[in-house]
Amino acid sequence: MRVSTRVEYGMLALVDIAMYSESGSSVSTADIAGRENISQKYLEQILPLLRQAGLIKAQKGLKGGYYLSRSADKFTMSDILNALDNSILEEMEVTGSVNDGGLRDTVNSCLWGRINSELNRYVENMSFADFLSECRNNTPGQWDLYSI
Amino acid sequence: MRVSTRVEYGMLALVDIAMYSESGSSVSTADIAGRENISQKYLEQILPLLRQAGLIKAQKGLKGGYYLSRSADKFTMSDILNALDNSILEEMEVTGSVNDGGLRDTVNSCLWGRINSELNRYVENMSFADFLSECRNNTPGQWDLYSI
DNA sequence: ACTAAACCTATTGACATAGTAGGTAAATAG
DNA sequence: CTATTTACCTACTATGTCAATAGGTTTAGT
Repeated sequence: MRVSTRVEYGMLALVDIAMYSESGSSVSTADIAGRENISQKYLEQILPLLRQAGLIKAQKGLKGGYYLSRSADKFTMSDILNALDNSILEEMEVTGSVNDGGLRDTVNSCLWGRINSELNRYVENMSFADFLSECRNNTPGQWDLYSI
Repeated sequence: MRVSTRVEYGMLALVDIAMYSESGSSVSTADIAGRENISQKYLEQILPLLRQAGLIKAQKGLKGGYYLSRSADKFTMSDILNALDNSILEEMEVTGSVNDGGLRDTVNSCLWGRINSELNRYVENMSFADFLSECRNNTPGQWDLYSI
């Protein structure tokens, strides 16, 4: 399954922010770009998507940066993905003859509709905090310094 | 979730072939294009993908067309999707620093790897026959004429 | 021989992606 | 007050994929 770098980097940056922002502090795009080896300029286009969705907040100026706008158990993976790509979780738009009750509608709802439902159920039921825990469990040792 | 028309039409055409090819007969691209309201020329590019994957066979010349190369319970939805789009079921390719054990690898495997695994499990465990049955169950009445 | 079918290749317009680049606004340190 | 550092905004570009359209070739049946 192909995922755009915009979504990949956005998710990665959010995890980075969660890990490296102590209480009260923030994380700059330069920090993230350096740690995760991403173009800083590109990140500067991606992070506003998460801010506009209300998931992170920004602090301008010296010592500024980004931090989570609320605790990680207060939003879901679905929230994040929707912020980064408004089509990734959307139901397939029906091309051509819409809802004529023909084969096309049947196939689309039975296959793509079903897959889409399962995917949505999965990401809606997983909070960002759940995800961070799972990451931590899968790579023990790496996360020991951080409280998440 | 966005799905290309190539995959959508290919799947639809295969269902059409399964429904409308009686034993021994075949279904032409003109038939499918007319019934499903798809460009015939475009279909002519898509169906060879299914043929090359061994799912259908083609008969050239007058009264020619396509038919299933084996019964619908002998191949899976995964086979079909792979034939139509070799990246749709593939694991995300890691961009940039590969497998460095950093955050990127962890996030990718915990989220995209997981989603990809679930998707693959779903389509590998569903035979084409299973899918046809499900379509039939979801739209009773429409399929009564056909033996599938 | 004629016709109808699959098959093959090239071309095109539209769109999204993955950045790069340059400048603006705001906040802080000195 | 000024300089610096940060987020923010907009424009541009190169690349690739999609979704066809088009035209010609091969094969097989009548």
